[in-house]
Amino acid sequence: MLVIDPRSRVAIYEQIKNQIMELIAVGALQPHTQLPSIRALASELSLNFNTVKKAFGELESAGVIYTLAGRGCFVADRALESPALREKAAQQLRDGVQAARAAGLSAEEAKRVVDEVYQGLPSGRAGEGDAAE
Amino acid sequence: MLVIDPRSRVAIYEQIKNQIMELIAVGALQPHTQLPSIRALASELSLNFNTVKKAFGELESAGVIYTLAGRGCFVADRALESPALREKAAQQLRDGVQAARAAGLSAEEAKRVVDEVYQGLPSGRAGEGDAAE
Amino acid sequence: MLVIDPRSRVAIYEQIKNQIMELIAVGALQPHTQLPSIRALASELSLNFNTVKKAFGELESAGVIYTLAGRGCFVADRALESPALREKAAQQLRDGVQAARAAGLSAEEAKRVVDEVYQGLPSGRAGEGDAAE
Amino acid sequence: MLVIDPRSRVAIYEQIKNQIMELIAVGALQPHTQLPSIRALASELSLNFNTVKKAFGELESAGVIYTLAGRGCFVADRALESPALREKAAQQLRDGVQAARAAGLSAEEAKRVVDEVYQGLPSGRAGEGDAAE
DNA sequence: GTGGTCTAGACCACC
DNA sequence: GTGGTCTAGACCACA
Repeated sequence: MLVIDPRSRVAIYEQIKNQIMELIAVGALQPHTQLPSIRALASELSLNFNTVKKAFGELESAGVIYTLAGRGCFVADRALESPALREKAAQQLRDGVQAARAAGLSAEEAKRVVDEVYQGLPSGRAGEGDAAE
Repeated sequence: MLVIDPRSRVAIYEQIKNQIMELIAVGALQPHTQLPSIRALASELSLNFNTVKKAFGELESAGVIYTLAGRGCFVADRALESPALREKAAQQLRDGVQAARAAGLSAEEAKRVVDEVYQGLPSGRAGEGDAAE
Repeated sequence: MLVIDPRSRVAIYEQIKNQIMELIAVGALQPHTQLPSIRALASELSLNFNTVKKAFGELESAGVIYTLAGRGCFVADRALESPALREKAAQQLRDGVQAARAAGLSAEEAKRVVDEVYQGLPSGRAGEGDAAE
Repeated sequence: MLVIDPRSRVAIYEQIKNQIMELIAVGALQPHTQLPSIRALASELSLNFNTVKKAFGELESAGVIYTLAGRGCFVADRALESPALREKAAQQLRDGVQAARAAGLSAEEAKRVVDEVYQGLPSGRAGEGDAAE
């Protein structure tokens, strides 16, 4: 279901958060759909329960998913409408654009990257950043 | 000379690196220009010496600047032409675009952000992200 | 008869307990009145049998209701007079007031909330708390 | 600095959150005051690092505190002004009042409890709830 | 020194 | 079965 890169600079729980939000954004996960159980996902991805739990916990406090005690986690109704959520993502975008600009990339090159990402697979990985420093 | 935001989630030494590279990218710092000394910069920005030292160290190993022992640091000749440098920045851009897409922003909105950043001041801060984890 | 909110952070069996006690407190359920059967209630509320069973079990051991084997459950005589019961509720009240105070609400605001709840419908839900952890 | 009750039904990390918010609410912790380090607090309270970390993490995402990488955690500027924060606390208050009403307490008794709590010590414990069930 | 992440494994409550 | 909490201990990045 998800693809995580343990070597990425992006924390694993962030990768999970991002990819689930992305699946919701592209419509692959509809509101009230039940998500895989934390334990099942942890086992499938060879991760610890707590790592997945942290991702789900943050998704819940962001209002993206909701929990039914003893039953599981489900996609929320208006999962991605939180302005805080969008503003946070926009800020990360700005950070990325700043970095690109600092490295001498032109605005056109940056926009080409935007297109590439948006035309990528819906389940494309959120963070493959490998330090090349 | 530089503006750093201690509350940003972007590490301070990264902010320094980014802003110096940006000044080079826009031509404000020409090749062979001498940079302020680490101590001077640390004092001016109220930062720890080691923080600035780390930023300069990474700029040097990336080939962006060079050091003349006992004389100081200078902008390198073809400072931003390293492919590794550009690829690293491009990766960070991709991460940012992925996050934006995950949060439901459209490609058009993302490109608008690109334009906003590129039209901003050359010394614009690299990250004003308020912790909203 | 009862209204339960599966999304509340208050456990479902607690919601059942609270609402039955509330119906008793306001006189809607008189002593020796027969309660609906566990199976009927579970089916009506689309809940698991065990969930309702747990609520009734705790009400019985708290002395609020009594069971006649093979006949059903009935409201006890002095259903809500147990000091343990009242002390437990008072403690939950204190916890709630503490939380309100911690969040900066004034005593006047807290009392206004008290009035609002007591003027609400007798069958008002016990917890509509949306998970916002 | 804080008093936690490991036997309370209220999670330890919630007790930490509540008490820190309370200290802020009563003015004992002013904006930009540095909080004790996570490790120091954990050691002082004989708790695990992760337990305290979780409390601080949630306080940060609620905007109550902010973190300076490598330096520590500080009280935020407008720490308790978040409407979400207040609404969450109000909801917990409502839950408590509902429970009190369900147990047959009168509105006057409930208000007396409110007064008792607000007149308590500023550092009063947020949750001493011991199941008396 | 600080905070941040991850693993491993335990125990609890709820459905 | 589900999620929720806590402990213990490791490793990393940053200042």
